[in-house]
Amino acid sequence: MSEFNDKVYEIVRRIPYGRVMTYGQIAALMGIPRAARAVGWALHAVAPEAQVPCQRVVNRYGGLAAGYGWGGQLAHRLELAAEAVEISDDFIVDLSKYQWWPEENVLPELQLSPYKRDELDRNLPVNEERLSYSTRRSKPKMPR
DNA sequence: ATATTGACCAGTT
DNA sequence: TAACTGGCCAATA
Repeated sequence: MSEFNDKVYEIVRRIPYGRVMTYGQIAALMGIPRAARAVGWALHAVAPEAQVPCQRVVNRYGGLAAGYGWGGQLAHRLELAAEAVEISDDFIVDLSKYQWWPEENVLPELQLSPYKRDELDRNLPVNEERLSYSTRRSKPKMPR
């Protein structure tokens, strides 16, 4: 049980019913903008009893996880569809419709000040500008 | 004790 | 457009 994983779970538990966040978005919130992959791994390793709504996390295109639990994309789709989220035939959800961003006032509450910031390179400042960038930017089409 | 591997991502070639 | 690169971190080997 690492501090990193626990923080990921804490954030994911905040995602409301029927909404989604991306791996990269969560990493950015934690102050480690490039740790999206590690976020994915944390969810991969989540214990079933941990009560973490993993189905509410998708990739930057809105795509569902191929390696989701034991059931893969199909399982992911079922769990998300159960929350009335629309999913296309190619396992994509519309981020412009369903992506969620926490209110700013929860950030201090979650103690989301940059994690291990001093160990990171300083060229990648973590600030509101960068965070909003990740939601504002239009995503490219999911590659085949 | 070290090396490799992913539910990823953005920038560069 | 597509392929490659480096970065993250915990779990495997």
